[in-house]
Amino acid sequence: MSKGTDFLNKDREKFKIAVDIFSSKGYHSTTMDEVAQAMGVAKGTIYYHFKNKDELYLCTTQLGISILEIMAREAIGQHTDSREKIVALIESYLLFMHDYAGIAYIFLRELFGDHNRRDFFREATKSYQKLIQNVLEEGQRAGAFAGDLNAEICASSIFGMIFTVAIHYLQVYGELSMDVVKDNICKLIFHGLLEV
Amino acid sequence: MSKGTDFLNKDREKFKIAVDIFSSKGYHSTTMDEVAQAMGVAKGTIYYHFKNKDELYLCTTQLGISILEIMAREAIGQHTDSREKIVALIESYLLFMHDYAGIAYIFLRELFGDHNRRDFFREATKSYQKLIQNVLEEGQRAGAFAGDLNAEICASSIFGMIFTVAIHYLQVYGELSMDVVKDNICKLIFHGLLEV
Amino acid sequence: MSKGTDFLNKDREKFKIAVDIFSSKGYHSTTMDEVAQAMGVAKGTIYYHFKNKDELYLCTTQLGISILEIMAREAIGQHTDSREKIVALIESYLLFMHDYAGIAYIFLRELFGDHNRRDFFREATKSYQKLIQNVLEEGQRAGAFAGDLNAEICASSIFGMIFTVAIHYLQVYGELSMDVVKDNICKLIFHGLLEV
Amino acid sequence: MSKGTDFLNKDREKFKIAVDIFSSKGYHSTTMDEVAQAMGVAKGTIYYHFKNKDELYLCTTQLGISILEIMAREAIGQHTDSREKIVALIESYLLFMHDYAGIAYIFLRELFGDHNRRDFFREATKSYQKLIQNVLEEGQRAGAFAGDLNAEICASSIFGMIFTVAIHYLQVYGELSMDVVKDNICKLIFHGLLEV
DNA sequence: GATGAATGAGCATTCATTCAT
DNA sequence: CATGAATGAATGCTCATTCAT
Repeated sequence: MSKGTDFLNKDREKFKIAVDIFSSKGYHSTTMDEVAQAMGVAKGTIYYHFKNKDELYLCTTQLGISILEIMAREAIGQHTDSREKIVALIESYLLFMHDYAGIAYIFLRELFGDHNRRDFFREATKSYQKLIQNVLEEGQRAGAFAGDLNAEICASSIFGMIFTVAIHYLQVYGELSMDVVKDNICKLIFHGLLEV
Repeated sequence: MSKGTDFLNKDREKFKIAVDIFSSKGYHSTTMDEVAQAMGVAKGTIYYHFKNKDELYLCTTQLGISILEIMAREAIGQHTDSREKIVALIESYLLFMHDYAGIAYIFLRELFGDHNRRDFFREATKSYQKLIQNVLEEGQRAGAFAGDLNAEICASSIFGMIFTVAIHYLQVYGELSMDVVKDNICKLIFHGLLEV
Repeated sequence: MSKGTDFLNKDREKFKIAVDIFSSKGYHSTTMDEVAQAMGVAKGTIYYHFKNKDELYLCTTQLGISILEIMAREAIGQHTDSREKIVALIESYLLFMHDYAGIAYIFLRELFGDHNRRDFFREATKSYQKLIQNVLEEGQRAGAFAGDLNAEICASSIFGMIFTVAIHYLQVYGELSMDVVKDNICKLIFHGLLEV
Repeated sequence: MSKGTDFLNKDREKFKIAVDIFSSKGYHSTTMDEVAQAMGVAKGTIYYHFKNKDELYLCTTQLGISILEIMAREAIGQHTDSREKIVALIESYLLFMHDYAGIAYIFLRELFGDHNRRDFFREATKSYQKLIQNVLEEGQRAGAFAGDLNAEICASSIFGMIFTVAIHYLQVYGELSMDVVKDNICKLIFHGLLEV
C-alpha cells in the first residue's frame, strides 16, 4: 500500500472527490489543479502524497475496485448453492453500480481504454470474471448448470450484461431500480429467452 | 454529411488509419501530428477538411458506427423468424467486432466516457439496443420468447454481453473465434444456464 | 501603379469591400479567406492580382489616401485667401471622414502603428501636414496669421485636432454633424479659447 | 486589481518591458515567447499571472493609462485658475508623452483600432477628454473662456492636438522639446491663429 | 507536512502562400 | 484568368511537475 493509498484511505472524503472528478471528466480532462481545489489542498500537497497524476488516478481506482472485490467475495461467501451464488453476485454488482457508479464508469472506461493502463484493468476484470467462472464450473460439476456451456464465455457474458444493463438504466432513467433489473437478468440467465 | 465525412468516405485508407490511431491511443493521447503523418498529409490538410480534432474524431467514429448499423439492419432483413433474427444480429455484431475492432473499442470507451461526447454515443447505443428490443418484442408477441421478460433489459443485456465477450476474447486470445462464441451466446440466451 | 491597384481601381466595389474589412477588423485579424469570400472570388484570384497580403493592404490604403490628397488639393485650389484655404481644408478633411471613415481609421491606426508600415504612413501624414503648414506660412507672410507661431507645430495641431474630433463624434454620436464641428474648430483655431 | 496587474505593479521593470515590446511591435506581431524571453521568465510564468495574451496586453495598457490619469489629476489639482489648469494639463500630457511614449503609442493606436478592444480605450479617452471639458466649462462659467464654444468639441480638439504634435515631434526629431511645443500650443489654444 | 509560484515541453490551431488543373 | 485543395511554419495556450520557503 503506497503513501497515496494511505492518504485516500484515511480521508474518504478526498477519495470520493477524486472519484467524482475522474469519473465525470475522465483522466485527461481532469487537471491536478481541479483535484487540488476540489480537495481543498494545494497542488503541492497532492504531489507530496502521490508521485504523479497517474499514481493518484491508479490509487483512486484501485481503492474503488477493491471495494467491488470485497463486496463480490462477501456475496459468494454467504451461499453454498451455485445458483444462489450467481444471484448474490448479480446483486452485489448491481449494488456496487448503485453505490459507486463513478468507480464503475472509470472501471469500464479503462477496460476498453487505450494501451497505457489497460493491462491493469484487464487483470482486475479477469479476476472478477474468474470469480463468476469458478461458480459456473462448480455448478456444472454439481449438475446444476448445463455442462456443454463454455464457462469462460458465460462468465464474461454475465459480467458484461450486468454492467451494461446497469449503466443503461442509470443513463436512461437516472436511477437503478435494482429489483427489476435483478429479476430479469436472473430469468434470462437461468432460463433463457425461449418460451417453454 | 460534412466536408470531413466526405474526405474519409472517399479515402477509406485514411479512415482506417484514423480508426487505428484513435482506438489504440485514445482521443487525448493521439496528436494531430501523428494522424497527419500516418495519413501521409500535412497537418493543415486535416484542418482543411475538419474544423478541429473533435470533428475529425466524431466523423471517424460516426462513419464507423454507421457501418455497424448497416450490418445489423442487413442481418435482420434476411430473416423473418425472430429467433433467427437474434442469431443473425449476434453474428453481425461479432463480425463487426472481428472486422472493425478498433471502432468497437472506441464505441464502448465513449459509451462509458466522460460527459462531453457521451450523449452522441448514448443515442447510437440506444438505437442498436432498440433494434434488438424490437425483435424481442416481436418474438414475444409471436409466442416464441417468454412473455414475462422485460424486453428493454434483455436487449441491453444481449448488447452488452456480445461486446464484452468479443473484447474479452480479443484481449485474452488475440483473436475472435466467432463460431465458438456465437454458439455459446446463443445457448445461453435461448436456454439459459440451468440444466433441464 | 501595380497590377493590384489596377484591379481595385477598375472594380470600386471590391475596393470598398477591402476597406470595410480592413478598417473594421484590422490588418492582422483580417484573413485572406475573408477578403476573398467578401469579394466573391477565390483566394487564388487575389494572389493573382496581389503579390501578398501586404500588397493588397497597401494598395487598398494607398488608393484610399490618394482620395484624401485629391480632396485636400481641390479644396485649397478653390481659394486664394489663407484663412479661407484653412476653412476649406477643414471642410475637406471632415468630408473625407464622413465619406471614407474606414480609410481614415486605417490611416490613423497605421500612423501610430508598429514599425512595419509606419514609414509609409508617416510620409503621407507629413505631406498632409505640410499642406496645412504651407498655407499657414503663406498666411503669416501675408500678415493674416500671428507671425510668432511655429507653423509646423500649428499644422500638426490642426491636423490632429480635426481627425480626433471627427472620430470622437463618430464614436460618441454615431454620425458626424459637420457644420457644428467645423464652426467650433474654426472658432478655436482662429480666435482661441480666451474671451476677448 | 487582477493578479496580473499586481505582477506588473510589483515589478516595474517587467511592466516597462511589456510596454516596450507591445508599443514597438504591436499586439499581433508580439509573441508571448518574445515577451517571456524579454522579461527573463518562462512563458508559463506569464500564463500563471495572466489568463491570456489579451489580459497581459490590457493590464499593461491599463496600468500605463492610469499613470496618465494620475499625472493629469495632480496637474489640475495644483491650480485654481482655469487657464492655469489648462496649461498644467498640457504640460502633464507632454511630460507623459516624454516619459511614457510607448504607452501613448499603444493608447492612440487602440483608440483608432479595430472593434475588439476599442470600447475599453474609448472609455479611457472619454474620461480624459471629460477632464479637459470640465476645466473648459468651469472657465466659461467664470467668464475666462469664450462662452459660445462647444466645450466637448474643444476638449476633444485639445486632446487630439497635444498627442498628435507630440508624436509628430518624436517621429520627426526623435525627441520632444517640451517648452517649444507647450508654448506654441498654448498660444494657439488661447489666442488662435489670427493676428490681432 | 504543506504550499504555490515558476517552469517548459507538448499540442491544437491558424493562415498566408503555392500550384496543379 | 481563375480556382481551391494542400501546405507547414508560426504561435497561443495547457498542465503535469518541481522546489524553495
